[in-house]
Amino acid sequence: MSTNFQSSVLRELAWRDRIDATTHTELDELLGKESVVLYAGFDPTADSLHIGNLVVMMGLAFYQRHGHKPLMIAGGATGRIGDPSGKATERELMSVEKIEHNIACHSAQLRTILDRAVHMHPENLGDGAGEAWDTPVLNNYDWLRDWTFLDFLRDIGKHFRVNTMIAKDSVKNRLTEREQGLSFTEFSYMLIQGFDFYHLREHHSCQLQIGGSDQWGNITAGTELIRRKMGVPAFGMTMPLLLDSAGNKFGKTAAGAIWLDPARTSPYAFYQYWINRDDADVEKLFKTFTFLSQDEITALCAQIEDGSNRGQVQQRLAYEITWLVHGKDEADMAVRASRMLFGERIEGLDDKALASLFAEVPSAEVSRDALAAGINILDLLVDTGLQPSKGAARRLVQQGGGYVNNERVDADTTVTHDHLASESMLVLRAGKKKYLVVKTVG
RNA sequence: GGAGGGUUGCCCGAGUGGCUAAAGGGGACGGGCUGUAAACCCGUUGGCGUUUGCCUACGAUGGUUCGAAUCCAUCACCCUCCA
Repeated sequence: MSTNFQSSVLRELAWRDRIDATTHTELDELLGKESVVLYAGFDPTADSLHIGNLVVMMGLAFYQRHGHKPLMIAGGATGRIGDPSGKATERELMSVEKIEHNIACHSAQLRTILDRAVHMHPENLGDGAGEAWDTPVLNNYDWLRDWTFLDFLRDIGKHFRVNTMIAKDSVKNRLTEREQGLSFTEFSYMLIQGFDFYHLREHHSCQLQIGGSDQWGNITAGTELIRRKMGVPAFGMTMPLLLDSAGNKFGKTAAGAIWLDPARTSPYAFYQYWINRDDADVEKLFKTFTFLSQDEITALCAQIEDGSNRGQVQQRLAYEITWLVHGKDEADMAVRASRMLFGERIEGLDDKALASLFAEVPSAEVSRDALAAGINILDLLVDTGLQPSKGAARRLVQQGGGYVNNERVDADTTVTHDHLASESMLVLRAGKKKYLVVKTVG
């Protein structure tokens, strides 16, 4: 694949390593001379998108920052079937209500994030940017629901060759796995997705579909259908799926996926996820998820190389992405909470500030009277559930892992009202990262 | 149906009568170094009290013994070989 693209968007995506494959070389020419409508689809499998989806959203964002016009499809119809691509087993079918709910949630997320994306780092916007474009989110159920099975077979199905379909990786892999097989429903998935593209080509002048590299088969199904039925070109581009340096999929932790919905993954947890990325992955993440320029990214990564960064690079990464997904205010809050949660002495706060900074942290209650009388630190650690037994609590404190308001304490410490960090709360910490907010009540 | 081997703490695994709350390794946890990274170093790792102490624990139950993870019996489960 040539990297000497004439269109500014492909040049940018190329240096960011965001291009896995494109269907036709004429795409570059087209993107270079006009503003192109493009789309990507999102599966409504959950009521929130996660950072795996963010990879594709970034693709749309880069296009828009170069003056192209993204559409998004929330797969109300396709979600009912389930994409077999990259899936080892057949997906469970979801109820209509659940899908509708998920689409509504996705739609809001997609629009806010894409809107932020075009306003961040205006100095790095590409050619032709600036024209207002309020990204529509469409539901493919709207144009698929009225088809009858017979009409669909006659008008759409006849353009698909089974030989070709079987040859696609997403299908082939499942067919060779005799254990799993592939239902006809799933097999038909690419017809539906192909038809979506055709519909968008016809009604929205959409000429390009982008997606993860596992979407290649589905995307080409669409470009071929358009060619056959309309006799006009249509293009596809896939983006490499993100793997970390250990070869795992990005965005999964022991605790589960990293979601874009703050109710599922709080902005603080989201921010922390990025802070904790391995050095080896940082460059790739900057290229994929931020709008910083090539020079800025090179300079930041050079700091990791020469060790002069003092830990600032991951913080910058985390800040940029949190800003994009949750907004600047939430990103600033995450930075402040992180300072408090990583060592800075906790004092002089009011209840409200403390509660919001430690929103992530579990809490326990202690009676006002008991605190007035004084509670031994070991008992407090056990009573609040931060330590499982008194022996463990003693061990912890003796080893220097017990903290009140981020001040190390010894085993003789009696906790009283003097330890309150705000009107009614104080913060216990066990080891480096385990925090607990103690609230006084009664 | 016959012969033999096994079952130990979160996991693996040593231990064949007292010095065994049980070697060693992994994991986990705490500390140090550092950048909230990786690597590395030190420490901790049944419960309760902590200065010596008490309780509970080596598949289950019962027994021998001053004393058992270690010996005996029965039961349960696992493995190997022969039919």
